[in-house]
Amino acid sequence: MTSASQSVPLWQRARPLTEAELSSIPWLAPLSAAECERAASSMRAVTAQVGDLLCRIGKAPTYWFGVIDGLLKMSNDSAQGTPITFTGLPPGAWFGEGTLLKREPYRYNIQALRRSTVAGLPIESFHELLDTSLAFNRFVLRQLNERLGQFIAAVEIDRLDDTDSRVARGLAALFHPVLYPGVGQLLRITQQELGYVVGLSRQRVNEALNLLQQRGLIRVEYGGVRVLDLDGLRTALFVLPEDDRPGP
DNA sequence: GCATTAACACGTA
DNA sequence: TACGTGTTAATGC
Repeated sequence: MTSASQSVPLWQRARPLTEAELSSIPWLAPLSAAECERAASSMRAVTAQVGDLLCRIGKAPTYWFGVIDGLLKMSNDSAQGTPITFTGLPPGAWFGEGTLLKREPYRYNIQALRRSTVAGLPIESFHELLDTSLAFNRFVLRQLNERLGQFIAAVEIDRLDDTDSRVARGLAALFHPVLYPGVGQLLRITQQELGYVVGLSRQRVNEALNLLQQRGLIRVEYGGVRVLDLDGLRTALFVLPEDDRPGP
């Protein structure tokens, strides 16, 4: 992984969001006009280059983050022990509310796997919405619930001893329509990046993707993956065919 | 055995 | 040109 080369801290160069960016944010629409206006004007956006850290372990909470475009990873590297990537964060992902709610330091590093546009809602605005907007509370609650389900699934993936199944489910997780509404049928991700997310080499990911394509679950495209059967991808299990078992 | 790294050819943006 | 993909060979646990 390349390292960030940052003369000025990323968020000091933040800019207001464009209209197009604002309209892509899923939790703005249910707010009242006044709430929406206030939130929109307090938000900031940055462009993160490959390797840039959006936030790091131990730093005081500043923003609730949202991926407008690109791909990030949440990990614990630079902490003690072997680096672990917990999840990839594709377009539409909003995260960090746990840290903001508790007003405790960030517990993960968030790093750009590719050039990305990331929005930030300041912690004061986040709490103001939480204190005043029922619609916002509904969004955050649903978000927390869906993510709990996803991390339970992550434990299951980890227990699977079949690599192809792990790739299938790790990929399916990135197509989660509630957590990552910015991802359509086509997820823009390279096989190298997917390798970082699922913890495998690019070559092994390539092999797994081609198997998944053969099974009609996905289509491998240049610089991305198109999902054809999301439910099949979620439940995929690959085992040895019967006639591969040793005879008596 | 299975996955990893390294290396290479080839195609695409 | 720089990047992404598909493949093979050598190496390690």
